[in-house]
Formats: sequence, structure tokens, C-alpha cells
Amino acid sequence: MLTGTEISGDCPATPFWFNQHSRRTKRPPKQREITATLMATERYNARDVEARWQKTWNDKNVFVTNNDDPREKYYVLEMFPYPSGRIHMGHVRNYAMGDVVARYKRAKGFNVLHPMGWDAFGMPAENAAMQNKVHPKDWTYENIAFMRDQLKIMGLSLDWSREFATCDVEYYTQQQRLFLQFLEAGLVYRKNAKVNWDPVDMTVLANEQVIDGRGWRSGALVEQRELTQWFFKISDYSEDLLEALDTLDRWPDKVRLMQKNWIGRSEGLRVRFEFTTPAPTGDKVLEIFTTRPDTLFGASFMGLSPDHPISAKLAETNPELKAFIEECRRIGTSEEAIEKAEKKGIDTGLRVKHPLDDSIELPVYVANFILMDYGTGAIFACPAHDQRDLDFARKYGLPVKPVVLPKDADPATFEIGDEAFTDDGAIFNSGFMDGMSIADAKEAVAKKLEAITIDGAPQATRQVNYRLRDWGISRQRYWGCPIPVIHCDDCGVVPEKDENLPVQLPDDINFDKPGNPLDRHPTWRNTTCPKCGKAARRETDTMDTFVDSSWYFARFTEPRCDRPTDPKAANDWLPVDQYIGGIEHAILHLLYSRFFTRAMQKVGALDLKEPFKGLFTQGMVTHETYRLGDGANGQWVSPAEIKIEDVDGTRSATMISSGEPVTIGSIEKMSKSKKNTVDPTDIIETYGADTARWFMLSDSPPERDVIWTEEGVQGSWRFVQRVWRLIGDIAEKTGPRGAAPAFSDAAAGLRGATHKTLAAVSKDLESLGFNRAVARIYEFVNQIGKALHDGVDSPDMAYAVREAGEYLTQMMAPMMPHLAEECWQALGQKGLISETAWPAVDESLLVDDTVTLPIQINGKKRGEITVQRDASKEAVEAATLQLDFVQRVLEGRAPRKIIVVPQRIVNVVA
RNA sequence: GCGGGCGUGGUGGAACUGGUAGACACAAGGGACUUAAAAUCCCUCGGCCCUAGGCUGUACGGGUUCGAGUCCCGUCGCCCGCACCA
Repeated sequence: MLTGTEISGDCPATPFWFNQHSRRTKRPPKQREITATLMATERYNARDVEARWQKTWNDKNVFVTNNDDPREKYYVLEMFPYPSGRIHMGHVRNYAMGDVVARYKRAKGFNVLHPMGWDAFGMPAENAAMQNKVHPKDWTYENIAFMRDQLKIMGLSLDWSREFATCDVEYYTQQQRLFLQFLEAGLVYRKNAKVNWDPVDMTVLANEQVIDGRGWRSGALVEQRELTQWFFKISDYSEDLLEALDTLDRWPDKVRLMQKNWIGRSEGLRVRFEFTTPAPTGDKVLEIFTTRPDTLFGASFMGLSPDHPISAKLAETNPELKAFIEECRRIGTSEEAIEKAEKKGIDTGLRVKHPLDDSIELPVYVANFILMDYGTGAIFACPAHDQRDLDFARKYGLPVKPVVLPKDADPATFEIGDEAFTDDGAIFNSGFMDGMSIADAKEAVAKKLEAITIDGAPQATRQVNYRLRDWGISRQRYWGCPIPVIHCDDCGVVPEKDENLPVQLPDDINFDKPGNPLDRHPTWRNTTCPKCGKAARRETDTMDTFVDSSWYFARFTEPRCDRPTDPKAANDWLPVDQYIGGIEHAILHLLYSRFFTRAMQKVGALDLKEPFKGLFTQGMVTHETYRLGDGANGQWVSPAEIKIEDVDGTRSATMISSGEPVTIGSIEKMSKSKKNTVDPTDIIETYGADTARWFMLSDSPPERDVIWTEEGVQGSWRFVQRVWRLIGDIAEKTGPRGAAPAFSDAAAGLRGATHKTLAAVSKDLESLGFNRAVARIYEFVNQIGKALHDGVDSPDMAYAVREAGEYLTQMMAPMMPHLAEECWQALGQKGLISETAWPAVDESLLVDDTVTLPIQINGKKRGEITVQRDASKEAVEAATLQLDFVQRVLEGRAPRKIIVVPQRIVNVVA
């Protein structure tokens, strides 16, 4: 699921009216009163108005996008939701932002693609099936139907004709086709691998999906198991995925850095150390990987991963080592455990020769801090310049010989204490490398060892290593895209034929037992081998749901295509111009999608590398938490269950039902576990979609977390009413604009404000600065209100106010589309504002004739002066010196210096 | 530990490439209207003082500059990401 971190695994959607009813009766009184007022005054009835405009947009197909439209394209996409049952406030924020961009770009004349779909495979559907005996398919499609309705009442400008769910047979058929093409292209392979087994979900997790040694979804402690798995060769693209990050200049730096660290490129040397004692595996050499060959003369011991083949072989005859390796396994992948774990190891008794000095023999240890997955699973340790090695060496009394000298240190006395020296310095104690820089020494060692041959191969080879591992996609689950291959006793693993696609999920399954229902289905597995025609068995693994979300953005460009993509449509629309979603997908989803785009390019599905040109990661929606009872006994209670009172700024909360005091806790991300959620449908019912959207966009910068408060949403609601009254006033007091009359100062001033606001709001929307745009619109409304209050009897003022009202309506339209349509109509405008072009800024109105400059004396503001905009420095200087507060300070003396920054500031240095 | 980011009123936050700190909003207080409440409108709202006016103030301590929330150095605090990655 891309958006929707809150997954309800509990039950199918509760009937909506039931929930509504119970919520409404529990709502705090203040809120209820507002609803009542809304009904009573009927001034702006969001409920009626919004439904009416949504119907109009729908009837007129206003937001249906045509691929053949010749205008410049703009593709805006929000991460599609997992159909968990209900949308949450995070969705509202995410989709409100995307919708502003879509509507704004549409008004700017672009052919906008703004689609919506469902990331519909995944475990919650199976959990629901297990707990409530609902078929995953029924559960999923019911949730989709419900959430679609929820999204529709938000008034999003989506092209619903392109909607699909990843669990639609049409979609996963094409995904299977892509899989087969990838397989053909050598991007898919099977390997026997140790996997992270989630004992609760009974499934395998990608390394990336294991967080703190626990399954990212179930939270269960992950075990290690050996299974044959399907993998995508993402590692083929390690370098490309890394390098291309530089081209993604419209991505947050933070995300690019996270991906860079994840890929984890390091340059180093593979070095072969000759055994001086016989290795149990018969190996003549021990091959290690190092990024610090410059410290080779500081080598003190060798380290083997507990999972290294030599470790395993030795353990067969060494009970102590066997026990140690088992102990290491138990530490497992848990980050916390490893963090706390002491550096430990066991001397194997094996010895190797130092590659640069025959006289040195190094002991080989099995150590708990060496990873089999990285490099060769073996290292040489230089304790003086690596903290882990140092900790280990100190524990086992191994030598610590410094070979890099800090800048101002004395080689005769320099010693390593408890801290390894890892900074830059000059090489010493290292024979031929003495005096070299670290970089030069690395080069020198590489050159020297490359030239030496031992056991028929160079002693060292240069190697670039990546932390990024191949993407394991096998899942032992039912509710996912079946992997379209067949196991034949004679032919082995055989891809299904293209014409036999789809390999369709059977509907007649049950979840009486944990594990994969496909595995125990009586007949589904049985098929014939596409190669030899003999009876054979289907693969029962399904694909990781991250596969589904790795190409949906491409599918949207031609969603009913009978191939995965129509390359022309995909190439025309992609890359996505603006992608918006949560920071939690900074690595996995975005990296996989980048890989998929490259893989699709390789098989000809499209022709580009990078799927997302602009990326924006929005913050979370948070809310106060409330607890009934103290400390550990405290029960979380929801905002709907409590009443808050504010006496002279001191807030206190009580239960509505019992009057018991409730503790107001910290502000946290909205989550079901802490019960600090607010239901979007509930909010929209009460205040309308525009109010909810507006509040989500105001105040907090979009990339930061936003705090949902009752006061805040009420403030937005009042603003909606205020705008409606204001536009009503304008419609009543002014007529349509004719030819521009001559403008008085007041009217010209308002027009200046109108066009300045328009320029600023346009800029803010371009840069996704929604909160700034909102603040400017507030300010503008205040200005219009003032002008209206001062009177609009003169034709020039009437013109200016009318213009202001029209522009205001257009500026708020992307954010509050329903209110804007209603206002647009009230102003007597023809056509839909949703189809009206963004107004043009009259540049001549942005510049004032006079400017007010602050006057500083010695850097402190003492007053101001208003001068002609184009006044010369000399004129400003002269005028400044005439000011009495300046003369008072100078007492007849000349200033030491006077700085005039035109149109900015004046500073008199006395 | 490494990497990145942040620190501005009671609160959320503005402040372009160094140029009037606190825009805008929320909360609070006062007033008008009202039988009353809600709504609406008006006023006050960083701190301090001798209240005309002045001093001080953007985590803390220094520095650069005519001028620093913004740049530099150091300290403290918070947040995020990564990690026995050799």
C-alpha cells in the first residue's frame, strides 16, 4: 500500500451510516452547534452545493483526459491508496495537494493527467479472510467501492475512467506478461537463499522490509529460513540507479541521499591471503574485501563471518565454534541486539601470510560483526583505524599498530587509545608507502598486489561493491499476482506461454489454516508443461505487492491496453511531472519503480529511465492524544469521546459520557492504536469538502507534519462562509466589468493588491507552497473587505472590487473548487471555473510609483521615508538627512557613512 | 557512531539571493450588536521600562558586516535516515 499506513486488519467496512450516527451523537457540543447554525441560516450549504457541482463535473466529463489532446502534457499523481476500508486524513491531505496542482495546471492550459487506482493486493485482505471468513476479493472490492465514494465527495478532479485495481485480472495479466519479458531479458532468476521468514504472516520479507529484526507489517520477530526464491536483478542497475540520482533535481535532497546510502557504493580491493595452515575446505587462499588497503600494514587479524563456508566447515568438527555460530544466529538481524552485542569471536587456529610482508602471520577469527552478504564475508582487521576492529582487538589482546598519522602528531609517540583514528592523515609504519596520502597508498597497494600472482590468480583485484541486494519478490501468499511459471519434472522451471496468460487466481479457496491456500488447493497447481506437455505443477508463489506499485503509473497512461503499456502513450505522458506521497516510501517503492522503469525500457514497454520527474513528500497528519486513567493503566480515548474546555488559556478535557477527567497527551501521528483519528467523511459531512481541503492546506508547510485541531477546521469553515458573504456582497453591489475607467488612488491600490496577490499565489502554487498561498488569500480577502466597507459607489471602485472578487474566486478554485464554482456563478460568469483559464497578471500593476524605505541609524530602525520609486541614491540621501530624528542624532555633524540600498533600506552610520 | 535537518510569540507558522522580525491564522482578553447565545464587526495581543518614547528580543556563546532569523565557528536541545557495510 502506498498511502494508508493505517491498515485495518480487523473487519470489513462497518456500514457507513452506522458509524456516522454514532460519531455524530458523540461529537462535542460546540461542533454540533455549528452544524445547527449551518442548517438554520442556509447561508452557504456546503453539502448541497458540493453534491451539485460534483454532479455537473461528472455529467460533463470535465476531468476525463484525452491522450490525443495536442496541448502540453502534465502528469500529476498521488501515491495510490491501499483499500483498507476507509480513507484517513493522510489521504485527504495527500489528495488535496495533488488536486490543487492538477486544477492549477489545467487552468494554466496543460493537458493534465490525474488518475486514481488501488494498490489492492496484500495481506490485510487475507487477514480479514482469516478473521471474518470474507473472501479477500469481496473484501477488497467492497472496500474499494466504499473508499471511491469517500474520495468522490472530496471533489477531486480525477479521471475516473482510468481507474483500476492491481488485483483486477486485466492488470495482473499484464504484470505476468512483464514478468515473463523480464525473465527472457535475464532480469529474473531463482536462487536458494536464506530469507527472512515472518512466522505470523507466514511469508518471506525483503531485507528492506525487515525493521529492527521484525516484519514491517506484522511486527513479529523474523526468523532465518532457507528457501528457493524468485529475484529481480536490481543489482544490475546499482551504478545507474546511483548515478541518475543526480539528474533528479526536483526530488528532495533527503530522499536522494537516503537512496544513495541504501545503494551504498564502495570502492575497494579484493585481496587474496595465502593460508599457511591447511583450510578445511581445501582453499589455498582466503579472499577478503577491503575499502582500506592503505592500512594493510596495520593488519592484526583476519575475520570470517559466522556464515562463511570455512566457518561452517570448521564448525562440523569444532563444537565450541558450532555453539558460537548458533549464538550469532540468535542475535539474528535485530538491530537492537546487534547494537548491544559485544564484539566477540573465536580463533580458528588457521593462519595466513601477510601479502606485503612474508614474515608476518595473521590469525583467522570467526567474528560476530562480519556480514556474509557484504563483500566476501571475510575481512582483514586493522584495529588502529576501525572502531569495531579495535574493540575486538582490545578484547582478545591482539596488536594495535597505527599506520595513519594525524596531521600534527609525532610518529614516535602516537598511540591509539580506545578510539580508532579514522580521519585523514599520512601513512607511516608501512614500508614503501610511508609518507603517502591515504588515496595514494590505496593506489600503490592495488598496483603492487595486482602484479603478484598467487595460486594462479592476481593477489588483488579492484572491485566496486554495493550494499544494494537483489529484490526477492516471492511471497507464499494467496492474495497477490501469481508468478507465471511451471515446474516440470523433466524440463525444470518453465515459463508459462504468453498465450496461456493469465495465470488466474482461483476463487474457491479457504483460510482455515495459516500458510498459502494456493499450496493446498486440490487442483489449481495441476497443469501441463508448456515445453513437453507432460503433467506439471504451477508455481504457488505470488509476487511482492511492491511489484504491483512499481509500474501502475505507466499503466495509467493507457489503462485498457492489451499489452502492459502502449509505448507511445507511456512515452508521451511519462515521466510523472509531479508525484506526491509519504516520506515512508523514500527508499523501497521509489527505488523499485526506478528499477522497473529501466527494466521496462529494456523490454521495450517504454523508453525512459526515470519515472518521476518531480517528487514531493508530504508530512503526516497528527492530533492530540487523550488518556483516561494514569500511566500504564491509561486507556486511549478518541477525540469524539471527549469534551475540551478552555478557561483563560488552560485546557482541560473530560469524558462526555461520564464527566471523568481525561489527560491531554502529546501530539502524535493519527493512528488507530492511539485512537487520535478524525474521520474524513465525518468532517466533510459537517463542514464540507472545501473546508477540509482548505484546512489541510493552510498553516503548515506541506512537507511538515500538520496538527489537526477542531479550532483550526472551524476557522477554515468560518473563512468559507466569509468568502461566500463577500462574493455575495460584491455580486449585489457591483455589476459586470465593462471598459476600464480612470482609477482613483484607492481603486488603483486595490487593483495593485489584486495583481500582486495573483502573482504571489501563482508562484506559491507552482512551488507547492500551499500554506503561503492560503495566507496571501486571507490577506487579500481582508483587503477586499475593507474596500467594500469603504464603499463601491464610484465606477472605478466598482470595477476594482469586481475584478478582485473574480480573481479571488479563481485563485481559490484549485483549493476550494465547489465554493469557487458557486461564487463564479454568483458573479454571473458563464461556464465552469474548472474550465476557465488562470487569470493573467498585469505586470504594470505590480510596481508602485512610490516606495517606503525604512531608515536605520547604526543598524537600528528609527523611522521611514516615502520616496519616488526611481529616486536617485543622492536624492534619498538628501531627503534622509532632512528628517528630524536623523538630525537629532547627528547634532549637526556629518554622518560617517550613509548606505542607500535602492527600494530596500537606508542606514545612517553616525 | 555516521549522515541529514530543525530550533522564531500562548500555538501553527511568515520573512525573496543578508535589508522594517513576528505577515496570515488559531487561541486568549476587551468592546459593539442581541432578551440571550451563536454568528458577525471593532480593538489589544513577544518581553521589559520612567509608557512622550525607549530598551530588549529569532535555543545559547562568539565572529564577519553599515546591517544577521538568514553567513561562519563553537555549545546545547529536538527530529529523521542509515549502520557491526570492512
